[in-house]
Amino acid sequence: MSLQGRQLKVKYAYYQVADEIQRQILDGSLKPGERLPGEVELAEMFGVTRSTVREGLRQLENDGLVHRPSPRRLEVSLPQMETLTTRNSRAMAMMRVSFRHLWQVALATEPLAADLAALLITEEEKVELRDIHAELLDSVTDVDRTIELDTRFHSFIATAAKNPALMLAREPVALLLYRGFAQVAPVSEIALSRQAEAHTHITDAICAGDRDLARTWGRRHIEDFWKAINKAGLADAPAIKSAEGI
Amino acid sequence: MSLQGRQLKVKYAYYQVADEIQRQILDGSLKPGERLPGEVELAEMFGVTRSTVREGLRQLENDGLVHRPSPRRLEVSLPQMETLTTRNSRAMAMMRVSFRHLWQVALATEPLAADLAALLITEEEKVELRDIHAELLDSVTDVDRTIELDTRFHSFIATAAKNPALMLAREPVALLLYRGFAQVAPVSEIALSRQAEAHTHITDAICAGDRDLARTWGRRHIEDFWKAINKAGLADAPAIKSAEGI
DNA sequence: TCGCCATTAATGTCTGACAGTCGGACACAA
DNA sequence: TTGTGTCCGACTGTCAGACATTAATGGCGA
Repeated sequence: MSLQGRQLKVKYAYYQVADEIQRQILDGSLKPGERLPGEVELAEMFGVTRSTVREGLRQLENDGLVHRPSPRRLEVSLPQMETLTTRNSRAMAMMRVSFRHLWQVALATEPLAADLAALLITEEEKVELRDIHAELLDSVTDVDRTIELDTRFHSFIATAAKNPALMLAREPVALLLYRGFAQVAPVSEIALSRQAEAHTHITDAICAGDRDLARTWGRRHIEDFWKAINKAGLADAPAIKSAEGI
Repeated sequence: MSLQGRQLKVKYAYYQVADEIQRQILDGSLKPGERLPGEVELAEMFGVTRSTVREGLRQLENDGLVHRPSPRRLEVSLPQMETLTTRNSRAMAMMRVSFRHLWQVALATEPLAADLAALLITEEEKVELRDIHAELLDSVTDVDRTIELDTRFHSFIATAAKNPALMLAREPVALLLYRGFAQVAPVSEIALSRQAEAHTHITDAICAGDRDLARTWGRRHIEDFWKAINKAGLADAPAIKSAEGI
């Protein structure tokens, strides 16, 4: 009995097409920005129908490996952070991730982001960070706006940290966590003022280039958030009930 | 100049089909495991052709929102961790993420995973963890096997931490980082023994439920890895040259 | 009741077609 | 030179219809 029964995966034609093109993109034969042939030509090249090619292309488009600036142009592209973030957030929402889960991760990533931002932020970014912070202070009346700006504030700090891996890891978590503020805010009025205070400290520390302080306040800020969540009794509640709107 | 030039998004039929089904999944009307009608029926429902439906379904399949156990069954499903991880890793590889980037994130996530694992690991998992560790100790001769097991070791710890958000955040990073061991190992012979030692400590700490110790060794382990990377002069090298094989 | 088999139905793929519109080119006017 | 009007060709998005293969299902026999 020497016959190896390797499970062979049945590969559909459209899948093979996608796979082959993807291979050439990933190994560098096709570079981002490069233009791809039309569907008819691709169909001829692979010896399949246009319908089949289309189904394959859909997958690549969906993966963000190719992209159509206009229906008439098909080019290789780098996956966009936003696309990835959205998908990941959505997946977490469907998995019924709890505030506890999100918080645990945020407690690891957010101080790191603040730390690195303090190290690497540019002068232009300092200005923009202060702008966002100022706008945030003005938005106390509107919860939705506060959430949007809060998310943006932290996201911007992560951008300033200039680490794509960190971005990818934290964005989906942050998106869901800060959104939870809507459920927390009504329960704890002090949350708002404490949050504003923390934001100020974080902003100052980052702009001053004080990594330790930035990290410390980043941590404190997230810890505060946890207290509010706990007070609201939401620790083990799914961060999002239905995943709609992501 | 008061004319508002809002960029209007043209929505193609296949996109609308995908969007509509996705909406129903995300808002909970369609639950994971539920079976969907066939393509013909869907085409009738939406008033489009089967080809159009197919292109839409491809997107949902790709997102992991629907899934075909066999070509004949189409059902709603939860996105699989592995699918998400692969996509994210691939994206990072294409972004030319450096070892420094990966390491910074890992330094935040891996100790956390060890910490939580120490808190939440089950008896069965303890056995499996020890198994993996033992197997890892035996694999010193084969670098590829070592990498595979090392990745699995850390991944398993994250599993034991029972936090999907953490999994999603760390897996893609870990996949690329530990793979880099192949480039590091030849340069630093002591790396192997130190690594084995750290693994032992981590395993023991987790099984003993000592969170602090688990975290400490988790951290030390990653810091060691950094030293090796640095020694090899790879700190700012892209973790993967071409993204092939992901 | 349980297991096997044939029928049915749905998928994967193909052929062919058509309208809309985008890209590019060219000429002309400001 | 720069922008506008016009035209042609090319390619996409969508449609209609068709066929072979194969998996699900129900009926049959044990």
